Amino acid sequence: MSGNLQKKPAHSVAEPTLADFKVGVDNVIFSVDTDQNRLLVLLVMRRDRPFLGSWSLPGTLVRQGESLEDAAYRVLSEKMRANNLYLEQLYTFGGPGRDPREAEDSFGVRYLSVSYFALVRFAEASLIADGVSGIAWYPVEQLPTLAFDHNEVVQYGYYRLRNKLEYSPVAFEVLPEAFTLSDLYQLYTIVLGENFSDYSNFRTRLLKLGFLTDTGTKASRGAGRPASLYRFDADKFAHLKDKPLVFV
Amino acid sequence: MSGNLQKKPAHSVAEPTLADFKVGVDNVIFSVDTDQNRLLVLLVMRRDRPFLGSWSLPGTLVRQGESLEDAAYRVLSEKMRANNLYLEQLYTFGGPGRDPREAEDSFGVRYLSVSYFALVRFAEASLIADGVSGIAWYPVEQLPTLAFDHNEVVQYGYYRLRNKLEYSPVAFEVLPEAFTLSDLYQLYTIVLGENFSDYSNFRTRLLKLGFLTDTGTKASRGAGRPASLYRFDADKFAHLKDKPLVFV
DNA sequence: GCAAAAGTGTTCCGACTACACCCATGC
DNA sequence: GCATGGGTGTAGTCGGAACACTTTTGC
Repeated sequence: MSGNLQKKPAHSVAEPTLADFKVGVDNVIFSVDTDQNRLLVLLVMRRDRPFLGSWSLPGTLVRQGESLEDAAYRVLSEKMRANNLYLEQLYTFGGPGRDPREAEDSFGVRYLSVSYFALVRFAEASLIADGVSGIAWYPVEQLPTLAFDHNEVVQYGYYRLRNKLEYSPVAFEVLPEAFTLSDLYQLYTIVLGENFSDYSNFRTRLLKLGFLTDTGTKASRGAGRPASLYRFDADKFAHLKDKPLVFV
Repeated sequence: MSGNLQKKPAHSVAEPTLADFKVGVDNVIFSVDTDQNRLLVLLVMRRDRPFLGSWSLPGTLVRQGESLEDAAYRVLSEKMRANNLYLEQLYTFGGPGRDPREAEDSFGVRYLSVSYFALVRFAEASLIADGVSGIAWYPVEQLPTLAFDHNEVVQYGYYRLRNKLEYSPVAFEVLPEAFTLSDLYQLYTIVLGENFSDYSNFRTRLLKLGFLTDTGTKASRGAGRPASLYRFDADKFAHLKDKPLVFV
């Protein structure tokens, strides 16, 4: 940022005018419904103009003294109670004209959106309905038309989610402490599609990596042989940091 | 995190006040000096407060009607003439207090920085010195202390550059139309380090991928057998899009 | 017993590693 | 000739893909 020209007093002439911004944060919140084998995105019904009544990503405008990440967490906590979650910055959308308010409300204020990407555990994420506006999980493959450029944002978030799953241990942030290898496999299958890997090969590969430790206890779920419960061991994973890792 | 001082006429009561932002764009511009085997970052000397006289990333504040990407390209074109270049958004830094101007210049305006990452071809990038402020390429391993949080930004950009090289065909955006496999190998070696791969294996792997076509002409550079010149064929590469690709 | 789910083992094959070696040019 | 850099070939090994098979539970 070189120029520190301000535009109010405008004592210098012919200097291009800087834009003034409001900054919004929009969250793409994913969750995996293991009962129905669906990948879900959280949407809320807008209560304000513009796009009143449209579905949109949960978002907010950044307040004074608030960091971007704080704002992202605030949106999350206003919409749900979640225990296990993963959150990271996604992308910043800032072209002029992406928000209809820029036209109407006079002073040329621009609206910029910093999007965040989150993954929460479905079973532990209880939505907070405020009775006024709608809030709902939608299957990522069947989204309605969303407000602003939010369809685009979701697509990018989806892309990022798949990458994250393949190359980093995000899955364990969203699984319970102890989980079966089938749980893990199911999570991957829902996000990446049916054909990403054979179960038995997936299993062998993951165990060979060495950061899953058998807790000794078993989980019996209806018919079939009980499965061993595993735990993610962050210490044993540490030396794999930054190394090319493929979970596929 | 706690919103405090507000000064504009707050007409609604008990509503937390939104922050007003100026938005800056800062570019991490990399280039590879093949003569000296160094990876370089472009720095400029600041001419304004704050951090007057410090080295910093080339940046600017976003003007009215200008998109973020436009601003990023504008910064580039003000600092250099470049033919082949690659540019993409890096990350958005927006915590309160990251810019000293927030304290001084009165109205609680926040300064947010959207960073962009660029790779340009060294031989074709001629810097534009305006005679007033400094501008220079610095080896990425020997950077001075930079203004703002720019050292952090460079580190993240460096990380991204390495990933991009390994998993995407960025290299070809920055090589001339026709290049030898040694040129390509050297580019990778400088960025990723000496030990990333054996030359002959690198060569075999790249050719097997099938998107490099031999132009038929040779390049003779001093002693030694002349090298074949290759061209990147985007069409033949197309079907590899999104597929896991490793150039390492 | 049988179905269902977990877990093991085996074979095939392609890809990466680490070299050794051959080729074409300048001087 | 010989140094220099470009280019080819190969043997060993590792890991993934596919799939058959065994084990432990519920009913």
